[in-house]
Amino acid sequence: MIQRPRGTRDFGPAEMAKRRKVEQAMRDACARFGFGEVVTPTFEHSELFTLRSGQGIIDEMYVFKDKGDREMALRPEITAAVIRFYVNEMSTMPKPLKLYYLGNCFRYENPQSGRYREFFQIGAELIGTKTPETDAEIIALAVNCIRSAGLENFVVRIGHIGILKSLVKDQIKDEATAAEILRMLDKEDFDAMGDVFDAKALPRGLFDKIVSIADIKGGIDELNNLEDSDATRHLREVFDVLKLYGIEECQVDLGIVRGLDYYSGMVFEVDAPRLGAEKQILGGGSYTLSELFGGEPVFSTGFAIGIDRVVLAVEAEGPIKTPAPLDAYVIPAKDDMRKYAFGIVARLRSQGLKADVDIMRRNLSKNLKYAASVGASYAIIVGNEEMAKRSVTLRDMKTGKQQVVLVDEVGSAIIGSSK
RNA sequence: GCCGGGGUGGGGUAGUGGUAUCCUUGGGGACUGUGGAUCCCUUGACCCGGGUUCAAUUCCCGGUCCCGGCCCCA
Repeated sequence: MIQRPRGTRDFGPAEMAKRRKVEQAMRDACARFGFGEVVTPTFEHSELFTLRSGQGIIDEMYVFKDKGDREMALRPEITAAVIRFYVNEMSTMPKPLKLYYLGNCFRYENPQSGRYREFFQIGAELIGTKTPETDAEIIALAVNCIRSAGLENFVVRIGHIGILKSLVKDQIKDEATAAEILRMLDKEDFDAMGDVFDAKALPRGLFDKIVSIADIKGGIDELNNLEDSDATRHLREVFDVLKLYGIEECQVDLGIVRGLDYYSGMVFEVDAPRLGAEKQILGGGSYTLSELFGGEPVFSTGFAIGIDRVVLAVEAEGPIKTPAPLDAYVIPAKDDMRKYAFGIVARLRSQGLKADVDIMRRNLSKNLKYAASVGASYAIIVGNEEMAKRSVTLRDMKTGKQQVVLVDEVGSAIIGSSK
């Protein structure tokens, strides 16, 4: 027997119904915000991703040589591809350009709860603008996606990378040390950071200042403890617009750093506290990536949501309700009724109902059992007595109640009952 | 890459140094229109490799996969 590769999953019909419901809710949210869908290749030149994220990620990607000896990689994320697409073919489109995507991504990591080697992301990129309104729009969309997906318990943390980044870069001249300190900040590893300060004989006062800024978490008023700067003014405006959008559950968290260089402004993350170790369901921020891929510098803001984790988090709050897989299952009461059954199921299908019919020539009892076990809402029993009056028996599989209905009216009777 | 816990039919289980229990599910039949019942028949399993042994599903080692955690997290 051939096993499924480590860290991958098969999704059956019941699970896909739930996943599609969550996905569709988030797609609809993107459409409501005026974002258009794009699809990019599942694999790209691996350079696209190393340009974005550094050589180090090679170890965590599925990289391979194709038959033309080109080095390719299964995409570990989709933002880079969208920006490549933009630089290649969409750079003259009207701004702001609003794009969203949904697709599978691959990372060679050790699987654990909420972490797989093949996983699914939905994300959005808002290209060509850097106003606070832009950041607010992206955050509003992110929150809308998550709410639409049905998640109630989540925490939105918004920061501004410029505050700490400019402080660290201004005060620490050695670039490597500065980068190391930013990385430790992101992990909130202040002990290790203190060691670096001691080792490099950096001023203790700077350490205390960094720690106190990184520690700023809470309402927007927390910014009052800082001296005014472009970054704080920007954040305040973002929060103002979010409030106008009716989004008030966001917190300030200046400890978010998100290591990479091209993140320059607003950054944000969303956690679902119920998930435990892998609780971050979204990450995003504003960046200037286009230059990296040979385009003009363009400001962008975007985010990516981990769909698998959203599904896990929503289910942790309660079962995801999906419609019955089948509206009606048509059962001939006796063999000589079979020929009528197909015409009836065809009519139901043409009316847009999910309808099925016995094709295994089973008896009534077994067919009822089948209808129940596949989750049909109704069984339609086609028998001699009813057909003599151009009727069938409509059995509600949930209650067991039956009524005789004219063939011409079965479809509308079912449609009416589901309203 | 590392750590902990696991792998017996499709699912859930019992058990054992001499190849396996029960439930459920799947398929078929009886019951000749409601028995989503009941009865009968039937398909189907000890993760893989090596070692110890007369004999390994059982004991040992390695691998693999699953669950969770660390590292990492674009």
